[in-house]
Amino acid sequence: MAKVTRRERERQQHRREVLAAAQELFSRKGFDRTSMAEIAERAEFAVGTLYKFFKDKKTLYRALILDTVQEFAQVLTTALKTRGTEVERLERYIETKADLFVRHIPTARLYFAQTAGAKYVPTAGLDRDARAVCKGVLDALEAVFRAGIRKGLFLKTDPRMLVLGLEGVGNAFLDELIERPDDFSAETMAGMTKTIFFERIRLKAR
Amino acid sequence: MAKVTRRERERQQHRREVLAAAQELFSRKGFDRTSMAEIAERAEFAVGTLYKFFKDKKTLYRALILDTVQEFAQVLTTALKTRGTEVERLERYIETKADLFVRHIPTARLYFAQTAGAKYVPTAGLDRDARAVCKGVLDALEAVFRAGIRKGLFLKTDPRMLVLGLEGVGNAFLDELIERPDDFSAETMAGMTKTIFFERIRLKAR
Amino acid sequence: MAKVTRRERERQQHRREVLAAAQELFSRKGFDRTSMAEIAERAEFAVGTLYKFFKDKKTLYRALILDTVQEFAQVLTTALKTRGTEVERLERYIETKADLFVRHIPTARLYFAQTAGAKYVPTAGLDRDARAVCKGVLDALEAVFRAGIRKGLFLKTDPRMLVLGLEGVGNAFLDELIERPDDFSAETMAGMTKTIFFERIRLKAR
Amino acid sequence: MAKVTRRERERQQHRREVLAAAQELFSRKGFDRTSMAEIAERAEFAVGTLYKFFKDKKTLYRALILDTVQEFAQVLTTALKTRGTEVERLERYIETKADLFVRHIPTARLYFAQTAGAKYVPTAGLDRDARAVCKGVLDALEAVFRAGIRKGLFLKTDPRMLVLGLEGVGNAFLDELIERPDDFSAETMAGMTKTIFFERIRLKAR
DNA sequence: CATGAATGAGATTTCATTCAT
DNA sequence: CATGAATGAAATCTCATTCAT
Repeated sequence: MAKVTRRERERQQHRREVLAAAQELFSRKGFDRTSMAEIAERAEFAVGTLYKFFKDKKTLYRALILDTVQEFAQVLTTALKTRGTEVERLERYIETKADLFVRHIPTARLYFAQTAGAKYVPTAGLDRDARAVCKGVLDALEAVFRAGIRKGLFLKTDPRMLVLGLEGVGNAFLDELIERPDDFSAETMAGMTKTIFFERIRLKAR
Repeated sequence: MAKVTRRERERQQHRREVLAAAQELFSRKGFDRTSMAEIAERAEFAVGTLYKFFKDKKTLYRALILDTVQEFAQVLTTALKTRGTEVERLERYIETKADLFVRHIPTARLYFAQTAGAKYVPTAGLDRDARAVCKGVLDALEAVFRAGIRKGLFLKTDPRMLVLGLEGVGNAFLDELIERPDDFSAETMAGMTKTIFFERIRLKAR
Repeated sequence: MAKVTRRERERQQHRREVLAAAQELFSRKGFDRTSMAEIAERAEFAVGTLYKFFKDKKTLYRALILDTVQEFAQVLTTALKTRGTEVERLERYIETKADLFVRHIPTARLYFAQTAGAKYVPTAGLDRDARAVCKGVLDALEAVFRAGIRKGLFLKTDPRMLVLGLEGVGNAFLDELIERPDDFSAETMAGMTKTIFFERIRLKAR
Repeated sequence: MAKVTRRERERQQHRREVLAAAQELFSRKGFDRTSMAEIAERAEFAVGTLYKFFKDKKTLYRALILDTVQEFAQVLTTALKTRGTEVERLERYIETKADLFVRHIPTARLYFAQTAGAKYVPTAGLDRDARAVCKGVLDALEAVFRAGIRKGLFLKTDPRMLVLGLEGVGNAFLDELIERPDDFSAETMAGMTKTIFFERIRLKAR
């Protein structure tokens, strides 16, 4: 049934090799400071070959980002769909994300370039589709919050704000985790996120 | 008494005009996608003139970032030094920062580029000094948390983590504020930050 | 057997074409007054192409000089190794050099730029290796003089001084030969060098 | 009688200061690698001021070369006019030149740039008048040789060739003297020139 | 007159992209 | 298909020269 020829399989394999080379370089040096020649060299292909797979540099970058983001989004959305209370589901999300990031640091950097960093340091609209995928995750998060609020588990607040808050805290810790992977464990950072976000910092409310 | 000649005053004025043009462009398009020619055109000077003020593009960028960051750092550090309990001082910091960002959006973008974005999209270590200034603010924050913990106001946690958490939440809201300045007010965002960070989200721990 | 592909052969041919264009221009106008654009145009390549062969202008210049100097040095050293008395070997050297220069004027100019001119009009130490090669020839000359002195053929003088003297006389005539190639023959100039250097000018010492 | 005002005297003094600064820089780095700004700074004038004295960079360079060459030519021509046989007059010339060069090394470098080096490394026809002055010295030398030949003192050869030969030997030693002023004395080098040029190198002609 | 800020043409270098083999 | 040599537009930076003060 599978009518993928060997040719086609090889081609896809080569495409992945190019993307892997690109990921390493883009995540380390950014879009503008990475040249097609470098990517070609690291992937052990000729420059011309890159253009067989991707029409231009932007397209290659976009494809890479999309791959990265989809892969992460898939895992994160799944985590949010697990059984349990809304609190448990969010905790699962936090843990999964920490684990995912620490295990795929270059990918995580690129993911961040689209979610956190890209807002301030313009990767010049190289994203569009990737943004949509990210938004999917945020929408799923929002839905969980909305449900939690309805059940009286969470503060009655605009759930979009809760999403922003959770992502803010969480990403701050994940960033630290990525930059200094030897100083912290994924568990520690996930724990911190839960503490800050779910528990009160100020000891006495009264 | 004034030992600055008119010549010198004009020179400084022109330097500021160049920095203003650069700020607009760098904050919008980033370092690599902004050309010296563009800056010159916007500042209404010839390219060569930029090089009278700044020895090269990097130096111009660094000077701009340092200016930006110092200005913000000065205001934020002052806010942290006001009278009151540690909670009140942090609230003052949050409010001041929101107000500052919404009133100086391009500057805020550049400030972010140093604190958040620079980690993922490398502007190739064009910063150094600016980083030190930013760290100064974070250290001041840390000191407030440390004092609050000692007085039993805050959770007994690594104060650096509390700094990370507060900045994470706060910047997430500020980013939204900057990107959609018409949808939210500085007060709203400061309020959200306080809610998320200081109050419990989860209504019932039990 | 031929392990060089046609691709590679062509590449080397093109590299040589670039060097030829550069030689003409550098020898006529010097390093600073020759632009990469001019070289490219004369070689009938795009500017970018030059940078595939040579990483920058200095490198191109150095490669050219080294080629030039090695080629000449090889011929001159060979001439010094011929059979015969020291006087005969020096005469062979003088004749060979005159012949070589008159037949390769642009090359000769560049050779001179390294031996004579470079000292006064600094091409900013773009040489190093080339200097070493030149020194090789001078050392060989020195050895011949040293042998001649030992055999009682020459004046008992510091042989380095004899080298300086011979080169001084010889190059003065060769320079004239190069500048006005139609006024003199290589033989005349070689003859003059031998006369001045080997025979007494002043008829009567007493 | 002297109707030169203080103004005019000052002006001339300033002009000389500019030329002195230029000499140091041009002799060390050459025409192209010396900027007007550098000259201005070293002379402690503003760039604009340089243009009051000299219409452009070329003119400044030419004036400097002309000054230099005239100064040297004057001394050398005088040496050639002393009493004595032709041999003695040439010896006087050789000694004077060596002494002059070792005492004014930067000036000597510039003089060479016009006489020796300029032939190979083009200072792009920045000379004209200077060449004429140099030619004056060479003509005077030629006249001495011509007289010597007539009197039977010298070999019956084209006197222009003798000039070339003498200058060739002499300059070779002077160059060495300039480059390594601590290794040799003016007397040594003048002595070597006389030996090589006037005495036979090859001990036995017969 | 002297000043030095401003100019802008021109030089070097990089790099995404094309295309003949 | 893959290759990699060739292209040329664009970016950075320099510097001789001008001119308002």
